Amino acid sequence: MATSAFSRLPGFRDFPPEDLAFRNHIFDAWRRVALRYGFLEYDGPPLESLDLYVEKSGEEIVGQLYNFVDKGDRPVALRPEMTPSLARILGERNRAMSKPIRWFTVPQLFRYERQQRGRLREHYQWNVDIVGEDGVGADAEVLAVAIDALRELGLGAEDFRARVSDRRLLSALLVALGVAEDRLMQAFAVIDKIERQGGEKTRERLISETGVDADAAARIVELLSESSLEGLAARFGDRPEVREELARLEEYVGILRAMGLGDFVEVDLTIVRGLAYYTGIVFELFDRKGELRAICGGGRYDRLLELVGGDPLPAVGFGMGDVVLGELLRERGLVPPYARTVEYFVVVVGDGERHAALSLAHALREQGRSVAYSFKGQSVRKQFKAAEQEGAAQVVVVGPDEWARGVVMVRDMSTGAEREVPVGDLAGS
RNA sequence: GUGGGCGUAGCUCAGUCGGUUAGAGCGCCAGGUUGUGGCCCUGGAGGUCGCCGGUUCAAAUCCGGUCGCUCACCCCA
Repeated sequence: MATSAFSRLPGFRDFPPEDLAFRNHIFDAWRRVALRYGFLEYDGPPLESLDLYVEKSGEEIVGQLYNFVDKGDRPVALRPEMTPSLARILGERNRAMSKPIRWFTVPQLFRYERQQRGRLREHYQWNVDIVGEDGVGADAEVLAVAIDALRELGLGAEDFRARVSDRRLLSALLVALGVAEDRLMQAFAVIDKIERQGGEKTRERLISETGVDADAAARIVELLSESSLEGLAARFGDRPEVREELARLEEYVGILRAMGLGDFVEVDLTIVRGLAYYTGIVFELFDRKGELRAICGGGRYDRLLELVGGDPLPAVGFGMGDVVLGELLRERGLVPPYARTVEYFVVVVGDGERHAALSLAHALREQGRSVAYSFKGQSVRKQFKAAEQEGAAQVVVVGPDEWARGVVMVRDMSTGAEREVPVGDLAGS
């Protein structure tokens, strides 16, 4: 509406009760699934030292941070992601912890960027990580957690899919096709863009940015559409370094199939996940229609803890935001109906029964029941309307005649059935 | 940061070849004579037509700017 001096900041959200209920619906599913897999919940501060992010991503990241200098002259930033904090926390205490460490968290993250669909300046992101385990079983476990969370929220294989790849496999394939070792990062950057830029542009960029010839560039682009591990094995089976990487991804997919999650998983070599810290298997979850941004992304990052000054520990994890996921759930009609409810609404017939009614209401609350009533004397009709508004399951009518006989009238609002109940039965005395 | 689209009640919108006190539905409030809700009926509150400026006798309507929202790009979570 009208722009007031006190309007909400762009990219930030309010959560009135109905919206908060939906958010909690998502959070609850996340927590249930994480706990089901034996993960422990943790948290950290929303404000961190700016260096924590510059260290990992370079100076250019500062332009996208909510950062400032605090009153103690410390450069600080609202956390844009959780993984650096996790690395810091574990760096301080992992030696005393048994491995593997399985932790999850639901932090609110901030990023100073222009907002658009699925992307605000603030969001909540479920982070799930396994630290201290380099086996592919941990990679598979983490993806299974992500898939099961979406299933928990009512989404199925017809709604979303996980696209998986492995940077080590892609590296081996690219080297086999003529990309120099020191140009692999550039090649990743180009391949990461193939979906938006198309094969033609990708070929051109591979030639100009990674130094391969036109023939090799064409073969690389063609290779990227190969989605079957068997196909890759048939083509590169004679190369031991490729076979080794292929075997790991096969085991990974095999584990997920054994869990019954095979329908959700597709190998896709174009998934490389930005440029940051991933070192092995990477994955992203997308809606099947391809209308939305990635719902979730993650993978193995074996060097990160070392990078922020901790012990070298292998790690794998993912982040899943509430914004894109919320959009998908809304589109699929998977928003649970919202309705306010109280168990009892106490109707006071006349002022003479007001104190009696209050004592009864409070006795019910002492028993843990939710109870509401009108704060001022109103007609019974009016009070019933209020009870309706509150979503009361039962209305307790405290009237002079009944109260004199030690009973109250209880009406079941869904059936309309009424019965007299001794006050002692309700008050629990 | 760049470009396109859009800004009328709390919500969804109508109203613009410029012309009297800007409308509807839903929601909200009050009432339908303090012993009964959903339906219904009556009444009411609520809008500087995003904001600023310009053109005009006259602007929600035309023009410019600005802010906000939104989509795409960039980049990424």
